[in-house]
Amino acid sequence: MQYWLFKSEPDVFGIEDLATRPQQTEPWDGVRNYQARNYLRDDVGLGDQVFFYHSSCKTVGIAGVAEIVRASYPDPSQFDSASDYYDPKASEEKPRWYSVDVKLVERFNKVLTLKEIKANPHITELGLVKKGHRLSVMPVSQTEWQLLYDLAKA
DNA sequence: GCCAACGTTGGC
DNA sequence: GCCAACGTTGGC
Repeated sequence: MQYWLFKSEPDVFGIEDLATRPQQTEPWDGVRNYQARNYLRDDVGLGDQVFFYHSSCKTVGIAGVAEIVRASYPDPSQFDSASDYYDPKASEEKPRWYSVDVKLVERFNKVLTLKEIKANPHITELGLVKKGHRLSVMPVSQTEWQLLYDLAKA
């Protein structure tokens, strides 16, 4: 089992939206960065735990936890010419982008803010705290997962 | 295959 | 809305 952090803009899709979905489950689509794609396609597995991170909003930080309930499959939005995520270079035979499905596990009472995360001296490997890191899907070590989880619940 | 121009991300 | 830091594109 592995741990991840997924970023989303709550104005587009936030943890509140996940909470109101049927089965509290939603496809994680629209990832259009190759490194993030590789994680989704190759490494994100069924049952993996995910920090749901809110970016580009008033309270930036980790809003809760989700779980992978369906592993890697071709992101349907790449084939949909009406979608913002349409990719004319992708084909059914040769998909370029991948999705997974996530299910809500818990919403934190309070968002663990980026500021708090950065202020913690033990959080050093996480991509978030490294300068210029913009990946929307990133791995989290078990150690840092536990630390962040405890911080969020404190 | 280099690299300048351009586009995007995301915190502030 | 600004802008730094990246990623991608495309001409050569």
